[in-house]
Amino acid sequence: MEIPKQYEPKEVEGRWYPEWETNHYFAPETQTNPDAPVFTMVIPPPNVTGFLHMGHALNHTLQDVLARWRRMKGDRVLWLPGTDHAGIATQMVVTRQLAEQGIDRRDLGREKFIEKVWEWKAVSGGTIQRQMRIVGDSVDWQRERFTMDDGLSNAVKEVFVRLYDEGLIYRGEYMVNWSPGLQTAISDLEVEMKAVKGSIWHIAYPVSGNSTASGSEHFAGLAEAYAALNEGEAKSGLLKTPQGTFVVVATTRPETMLGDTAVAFNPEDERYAELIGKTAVLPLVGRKIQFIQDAIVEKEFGTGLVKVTPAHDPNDFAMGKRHNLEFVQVISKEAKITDAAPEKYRGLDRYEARKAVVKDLEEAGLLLKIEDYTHNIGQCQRSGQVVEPLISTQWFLQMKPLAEPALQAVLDGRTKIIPESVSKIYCNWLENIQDWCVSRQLWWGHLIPAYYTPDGTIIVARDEAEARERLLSQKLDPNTPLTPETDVLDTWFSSQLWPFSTLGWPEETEDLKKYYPTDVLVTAQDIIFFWVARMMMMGLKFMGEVPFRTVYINALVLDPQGQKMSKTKGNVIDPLDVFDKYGTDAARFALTAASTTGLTLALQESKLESARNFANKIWNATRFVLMNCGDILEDQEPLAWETELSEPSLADRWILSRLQYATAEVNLALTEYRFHEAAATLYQFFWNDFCDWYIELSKPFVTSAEASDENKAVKRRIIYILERSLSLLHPLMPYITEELWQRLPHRGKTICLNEFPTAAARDEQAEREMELFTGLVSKLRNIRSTFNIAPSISINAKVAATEATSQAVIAAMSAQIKRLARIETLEIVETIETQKGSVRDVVSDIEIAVPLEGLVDFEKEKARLEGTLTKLGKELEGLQKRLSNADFIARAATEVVAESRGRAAEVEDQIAKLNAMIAAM
RNA sequence: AGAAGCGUAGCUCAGCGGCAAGAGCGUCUGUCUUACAAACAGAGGGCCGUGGGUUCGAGUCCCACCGCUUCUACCA
Repeated sequence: MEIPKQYEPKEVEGRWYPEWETNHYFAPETQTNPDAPVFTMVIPPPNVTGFLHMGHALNHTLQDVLARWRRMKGDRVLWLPGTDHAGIATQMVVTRQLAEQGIDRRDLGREKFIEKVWEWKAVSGGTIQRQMRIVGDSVDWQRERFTMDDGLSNAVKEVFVRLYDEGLIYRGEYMVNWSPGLQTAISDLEVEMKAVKGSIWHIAYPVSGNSTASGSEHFAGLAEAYAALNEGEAKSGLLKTPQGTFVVVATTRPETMLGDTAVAFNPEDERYAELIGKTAVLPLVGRKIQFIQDAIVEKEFGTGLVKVTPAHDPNDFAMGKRHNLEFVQVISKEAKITDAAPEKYRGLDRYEARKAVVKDLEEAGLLLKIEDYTHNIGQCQRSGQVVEPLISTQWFLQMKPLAEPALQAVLDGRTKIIPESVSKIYCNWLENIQDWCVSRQLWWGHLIPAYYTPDGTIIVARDEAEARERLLSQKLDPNTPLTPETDVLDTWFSSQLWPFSTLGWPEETEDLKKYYPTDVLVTAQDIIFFWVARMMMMGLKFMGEVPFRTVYINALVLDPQGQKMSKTKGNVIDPLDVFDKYGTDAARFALTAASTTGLTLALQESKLESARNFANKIWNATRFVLMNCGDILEDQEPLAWETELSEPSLADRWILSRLQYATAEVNLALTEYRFHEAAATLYQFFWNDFCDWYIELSKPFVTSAEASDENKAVKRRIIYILERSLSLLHPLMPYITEELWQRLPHRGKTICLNEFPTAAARDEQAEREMELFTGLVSKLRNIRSTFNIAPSISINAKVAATEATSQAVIAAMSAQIKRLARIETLEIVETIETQKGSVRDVVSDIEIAVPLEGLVDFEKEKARLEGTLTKLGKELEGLQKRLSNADFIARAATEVVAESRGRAAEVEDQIAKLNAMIAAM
């Protein structure tokens, strides 16, 4: 059998996924035992426009680890895949593509455009699915869903109508975040605040009656007067000059002054009390505006006087409502100045208008000061455009009544969020939740199921027929012409139903009964509010039960420098490049191993390399077995490990015990979502225990041509350990393990459905005894290395142990000690007498002497031993200090005290032996 | 401005109340020892951010401070 020395992932990876998929190994029905526990996960549906990024690679890998593990354990596993129609993102992609063909979306019309989107989806929408197959995601493709599927769209309608009927959905005119680029309202969550360097402009508004101001004259010297006024401690925005009295407001958006309808100050601000009842004249416009008092205004900020633009600022909007102000909309949905502003500004873009306004104010002598100012500006998450707060008629979902149960479910532990710290973020958000603007002025999405009568009455209904019924029940003419709503719903409105809409809700399907609630949701932290919290609310509302028992938040993948990946920084790593370069299994292993308790994960090249090396190690260990155990493999019989051919040796008992340990650790770690511990345990067990020690120890038996019972037994054991190891590794490294497992004698069709190891008791005695052996071999190797003894040179050694156990281990393992430490003659003696010219050392109770006459600088050797002695001395000092503390003896656990005593005795013994050795030199 | 998290070996991180503080990578020294040089064997490297406190005992728990990161809110 020809097996390459190096593992070539590309040779292997392409082979298995089609095999798994065509045989439906990932369908829950594969598990036919009716009593098998059910394990369900729904995939966070990626955007249909999307492609896998590093975060997905991590997210999918962890889910797949869980799915494969549970499936092998015998659970009925459903991991349900699907994609999200991603309203804005998809509409943007298709619009752009059409534009490239010279087609304007608007010319095409709504219906045709939507057709184009579906066409686009059919052709290029499958990228994610293809990539998921590369990663190895063991999802049930037969249950794949899309948020715009008929079934899911029905669920959306159903939910909308029910919420409306309950009074939780309302339509109204409010201030929303408007994206001028996308021409739609967006929710608060879709606005990203970014720090931007700007300015703050101080503008003087003449106070009526105290000046002859009409809005067009020029004032001189105001800036100097203002500067003089604010030189001292007592700052004020009330400027009294021979030309009249002025109030000075400070703003970051001077162009909005065109829509000002008041100037506000804090009711407790005595500086401005005299302004009550007066009005100001709005420069450039000439409108008389009133002074109002409102607690929202901070006395300390700026001048303590705020210009109020109720139609273009959320706070001003609130003040406008409170004080019954006029709402003058001077900025349009296109972010241009409207006809409500003086003629010269009309039609200007908001930033051009800003320049014009600033220039005109300056010319009027009313611009008193400009300061540099860095503040946060809301940007549209999708288009990147600066959001314009606008008053607009939209649909809203009232959140407080829904949020309360979702908050409770986490507080009382019905849903557990891991890591724990994230649940605080979740709770905090729900406690301060605001109503959600769910309508979008887009074409691609779920139409809001509402109709309007000619007089503007709103009828919310699942379809037109139902709308007419509802008209009738409201004693209205059922034949009234109805105009359907044209707004669609926020994408997240449908995704929030995902855990049950994908299972068939509102129909009471078998799947829904069987698989809801799901067990785990593995997701990223950036969609906790967008998605997780809302799913909690909807699951509780419509299913009466939490949508998932556990939410595991996977880390944010950073670049190797610990920086967030972003297109603008140019540090985005394509996971497929990584998978291609290091191999899928290695990349998956590295991601799992890096999934520690932290919320971020910097992807180190070195981690990937070491994972690739690990895959190679697995490959070569199997290669060794395949090359040497041909006679056993030819049988292709099920492994009969249960039938012993000979008494197991210390090494056999030890490796079995280590396997039990690793098995227990992996199962426990995965149960508790400690992915890195599962990976680390497997790495250490396979490499350090199995390869470095067990395979080495097996060589004399395995490579022997003689078909003795003992040799056969070792071969069977090594195959057994290897088979169990591959099974343990499979959830993390599916391809290489399937490939290699298929070459071993096995019982099933695929390792995917092979029985996952369960742990039996450890053999602690074997582990302790083995430690004596490995300790002794390591010491002998250390001596060789310290004195530069070439491997080709054989040396002799004497050992003497005081304990019976050690003596037995040495006797039983002497051949192996000689082989692994390259010892020619190993003399086992009762005591080692003073021997000049020998290098001496001690491990546990075993004394070692290696005669190296003439090869050794004994001054150096003395220093080496004294180094050890110093270390041991320090330890003993600590132990003695502890043991002489009466409080320690009295209060510490008895086993801790006993352990300290035992260790102290051992250290004392070793110190004595080392001292004797040094004395003898 | 609030909230959370993190500061442990050159780098990336484990360890979170008690064995002599670990791993991977990097470094140094040997070695192609019949699976693997993507390997093997050995070695060096740490006032566990700073200062207090709790405890018989503290990287490990509490408080303060310093530094970094993230989230939420936002002041015109």
